[in-house]
Order: sequence, then structure tokens, then C-alpha cells
Amino acid sequence: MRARVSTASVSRVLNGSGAVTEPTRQRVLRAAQYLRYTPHEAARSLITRRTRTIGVLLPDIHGEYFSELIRGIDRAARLRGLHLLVSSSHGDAGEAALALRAMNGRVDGVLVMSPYLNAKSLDAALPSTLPAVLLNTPEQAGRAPAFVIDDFGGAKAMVEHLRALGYQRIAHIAGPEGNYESAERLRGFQAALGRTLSGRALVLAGNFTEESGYQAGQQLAAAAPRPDAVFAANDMMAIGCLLALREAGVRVPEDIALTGFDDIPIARYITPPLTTVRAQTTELGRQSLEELAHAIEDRESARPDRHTLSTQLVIRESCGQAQRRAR
Amino acid sequence: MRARVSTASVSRVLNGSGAVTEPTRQRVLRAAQYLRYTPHEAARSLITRRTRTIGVLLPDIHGEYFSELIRGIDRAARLRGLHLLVSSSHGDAGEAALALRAMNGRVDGVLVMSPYLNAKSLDAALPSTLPAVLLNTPEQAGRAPAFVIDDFGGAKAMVEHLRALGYQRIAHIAGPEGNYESAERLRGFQAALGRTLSGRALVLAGNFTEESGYQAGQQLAAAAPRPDAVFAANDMMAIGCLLALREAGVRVPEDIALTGFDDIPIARYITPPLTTVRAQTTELGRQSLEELAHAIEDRESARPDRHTLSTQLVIRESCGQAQRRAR
DNA sequence: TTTTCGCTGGTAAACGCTTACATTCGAACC
DNA sequence: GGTTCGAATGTAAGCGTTTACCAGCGAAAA
Repeated sequence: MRARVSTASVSRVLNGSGAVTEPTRQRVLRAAQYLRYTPHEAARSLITRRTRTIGVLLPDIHGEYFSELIRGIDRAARLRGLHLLVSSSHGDAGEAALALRAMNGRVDGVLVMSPYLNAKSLDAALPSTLPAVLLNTPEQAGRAPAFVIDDFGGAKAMVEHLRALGYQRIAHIAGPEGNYESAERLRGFQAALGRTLSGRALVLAGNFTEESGYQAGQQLAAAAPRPDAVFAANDMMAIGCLLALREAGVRVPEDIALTGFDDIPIARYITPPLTTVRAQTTELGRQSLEELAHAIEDRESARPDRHTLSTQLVIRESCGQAQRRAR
Repeated sequence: MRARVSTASVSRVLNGSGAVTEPTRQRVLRAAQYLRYTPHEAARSLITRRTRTIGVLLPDIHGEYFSELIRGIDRAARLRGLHLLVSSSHGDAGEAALALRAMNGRVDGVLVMSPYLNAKSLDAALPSTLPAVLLNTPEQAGRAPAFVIDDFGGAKAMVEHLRALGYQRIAHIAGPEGNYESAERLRGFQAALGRTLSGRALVLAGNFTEESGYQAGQQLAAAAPRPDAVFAANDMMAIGCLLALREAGVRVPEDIALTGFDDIPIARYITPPLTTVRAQTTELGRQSLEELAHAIEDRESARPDRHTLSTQLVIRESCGQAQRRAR
């Protein structure tokens, strides 16, 4: 059109397909540059039925946990030349479903992290032809593969470690109810205590926020008999708890051991450094994106497998291992 | 088509435009639900020339700074029903330009944060019809409004505060060269010291990472005479510096005062809590998105203004104010 | 020189919507 | 009851690409 050629030739040049002679190629390229021409992606994806974009559905972008997750996803996406359409803050299933619909025709597949959403409502919300990968999802949703952190195993290992150090009365600050990860970590806590103990175990309510950890810490400081160790369902609550204990004059780890879950960056820097469970969050993002990319390229290959990412105990000072060993 | 109606009526029902009788409306709605029909967004935006999506170009998603920024953007976008297409890790201008082109036809406008990119190359990369808002950008780029943090003012206030506390030899750990924010913070540092002092002021090289702060801290610990205060260009470097000082047996704030910039969450939790400059990062994200949304709705209204967001001194313990006052 | 063949480059259909315009149909008016 | 009018619905064009298919053209073969 602009360089005395048809739209077809332009398309062929820009996509490197078809056969064009060098002179034509140059003419088109020059003209494109001159006119600052950029193909309209919406039109392109309308006909190619490919958007080279991945939808990412998150419950919230708040906090370091999600920043790590997105980072893993973003890196992997960038490596594959994929774009990311993010959507967050989906409190309930309805909102998530709405966001999912709005992505139709905009994305080639979706990455869904929805700890409150069960398999059924998810299946209902997902256009059945859209490749999807689930993150930290409760149940196995029929058709989509899932990637989950081994919350149960990590929590169990943490509490077993505390028991091995000789702590007798171990309390737990739980995450929000109805949340899959909360439930798994609680289950791990109980499993480590065993049948006899877990009935008497102290479990405090929390909702993953620092504030709720702080409140739990106040209760713990006042409790009689006071537990000698606490396992919080995530690091932010452990930190809130630490602050409350400090205010109450209860020393960590001398008077009470304290541990968390996630290994967010702050955990290393507080005093005392927090013993915690490292979840491979970045890796979770990376692997799930890779799986989704595969599923998109070859729909047949998609198996609704459930991949569990292992966790790792990160022993720092808040669990009092050094003191215990010294004795 | 499915409910004995034409595509036009379906469109009218789904968009709430045009006139349709209630019975028809119900028929369409029922059929749509039954067939799980969702309009194809790419096709829709091809004709409406609206995507209801904002492109976000960031240098990197790493760290809490960006997580805060995205959060502000995301919230504002969600309030307006806009989607976010994020793209990160653009080291140089070429990569950024490439990412920008790939967004053509996918977004209604872009939010660009590119501390290394100057106005000229940006203007060249942006399709001139695409509304854009710049974040923390060096120069005023011709047509786009810009939102910047008052790095100069914040740094100046911080260093003036240190001087007011009586510190005599104040060092600076600088950010990466060629970075706009680094340069502004350094300029603020120098301005606060005044003409006479700034020539002799100790400025250490850094690149915003904890590691570079650590190295600067080692140098500071060994320096003779040792400065009595340090202002790091961001919090992560201040933290790295703190660790190095601690290892070297130099106490903060007794032996040396330490301050940072950004007020990332960690700053509150380390020991001693870090005195720093709070940048309204979330607000920066929110305001810039609002401005962009306005520019999209009404292109005429877009003025290439430069908005500067004020900063706030956050006095904690690492600057030794308490000790100084006590004397 | 004529025929055939291979490659380049053009024409037009199709992607799934929105919307201007045409058509239909019922009601109201004369 | 026929005409007019307006509201409801249908028809079809067009958004900017890609690509199947076809035409044209020059070189090689006969």
C-alpha cells in the first residue's frame, strides 16, 4: 500500500513467512519504519487465534509473597515472549469468574490462584477450551494441572523440628478459615503433634496479617501456662506476634520459640532472625507458567497432574536451636 | 442466532445499548448462559477501538518498591474496570521500545517507568497517538504528563535532619549511575551539605542492591576518619550497610548514624529501625493511572504536566535522634 | 519460438464483533 | 380501514490483519 506493495506482502515481510525477494523486503521495511507502522495486535490475534498473552488471576497483589510469585511468572513469560494480563483482588468466586470472562479472547491461557475457589466453581467459570493451570488449589479440578506448595509437609517438618528441640507445649497461629493453605499448614501442625497431643494443642485464630499475629501474640503472652513454642502459619503473623511478645517482655527465643512459614525477605532481617519454612514461590510461578505454555502449544499434552513443590526448613535464631544445643 | 435472534440483538442486549423488548432480552440472556457464551474481546476491541487495558512498562518487578507501585496501579485500575498488561525488565531503550510496539492494539494507553530512558528515545518509541504517562522520568518528554517522586527534596531534608542532629562528616552511598532517581538523591545530598562541604563529602558507589550497600559498609567501617553518619540512596543499601557495620563491630546509631530512602516494609522491622524517607509509591501508581485514564477518555485534556509527589521524613532509631536529644 | 514450470506478489475471504441503516410490524390517528 | 409514525429487529459493512488461492512473469526445456 505505502511502498507500492499489497497488504499481503507487507504481512509476509513482517512475519518472515512466505516468499519475498530482497528488494521488496527492503522497500516494505523502509516504508514501515518511515511510517512508524506497527501491526494492530487485536486484529492479528483475531485471525491467528493467538494472543501471546497469559492471564494471571490472583487473590491479591499485596505483600511480598505475591511479588515473588509474579516475578517468577514474569521471568518465565519474558523468556518465552509472552505478555501478562494480571487481575487481582478476587475475594469470592463470582468476582473471579467475572474476571475470567473478561479475559476471553484476550489470552491464550490462564494461571489461576484462588485459595477460596473450589474445583467446581472454577470449572464452571473457565471456558472449557481455555488452557489453565491452577496454583495452590484445594481440590483437583478436573481438567487443569495444578501446582501446589507442600504446605502440609513443610508445617509438619517445622513442628517436628520444634519437638526435636525439646519444646513441649507448642501453639499454632492459624491462617484464615476456608483457605486451602491455612488448612494444610494446620493439618501439618496437628500431624506432627500426633494423636494424643493435638487434642490439647493451642490453636489461635489469625488471617495472615501482621495485625492478627500481633493479637495472637498478646494472647500468648498472657496465657497460663504459656506455650514454650509458637508456629505461625505465615511469616507476617510471626512478625506481628514477635512485636506483641517483645512489648509484653517475653523474650524470643529464650522464653518462647517462634517460627513462621514462607521465608519472606523480612524474615532474615528481624531480630532475632526468624526460623521459617521456605516456599519456592518464584519457582512455583516459573513452573506453572512453563506448564501452561506447554499446554497452549500442544493441548493434547496437558495432563491434569498435581505437582507438589517441596519446602525447606530455614533454621535461624528465633527457634532457639543454638541455646538448646548449648545445654 | 441461538435464541432465534440476530447477532445485532445479542450485541444490543449484552452491551445494554439500543432498544430491545424485555422478552427478547430474556431469551438472549438465557441462551447466552446456556451456551456459556462470552464475547471475544479481541474482535470487540478491533471495532470499538477500545481495549479497556492499560500497558505498564517497568524496569524490573524485583523488590518491594515495585510491588507497592503495582499495587497502587492495580487498585486504581480495578476501580475503573481496567485491565493491566505488565511488561518488565527493560534494561535498555531498545528493549523498552520493542515492548511498547508489542502493545500496540492491545492497550488504550501506557504507563512507563524507565529511569534510564530519556525523553527523546521514548518519544520515538511511542506511537504518537497512544496516550502515555511517565513515571520518575528524567526530562520532560514532550507530550506526556509525568509523575515523579521528589527525590531531591526528600534527600535534602534527610541530610539536613542529620546536620541538625549535629553530625559533621556525612557520607552518601549512591545509586547506579545514569539513573534519574540516583542522580536526584545525590543532588539533594550535596545541596544539603552546601557548597563548602560537598566538595569534601564522601560519596560511595552503589547500585541499589543490598550487596552494594554491604560493600560500602565495609569501606565505611575501615575509613579513617570514619564518617559519623551515612545516607544511603535507598533502604536496601542501607540494610546491606548495616550488616557490614554490625560485622565490623561498628554500632548504629551510637558509632555511626544510618539512614535510607523509600521506607520499604523491612525498614520498620530491622534493628535498629531505619530512619528513612517515605516515598508515596502506592500513591504514585494510583495518581498516574488516574491521569492516564483521564487522558484516554478525553485526549484533549491531556497536558504534559509534571507532577511531583512530596516525600516525608520517617524518623526511627537508626539516626540516633533519641541519643542526641538526650544529651 | 513455444510450452512448461517455479516463484513472486496480488486478490479476497475470513476472524467475531458493533453499528448505521433498512425493514418490519403494530398502534394510533384521521 | 387506510395512512403514518415509531419502536423493535434484521442486514450487512467494516475494523486490520493473515493466508488460501490465483495470476503473472521470467527462465529453462523442448
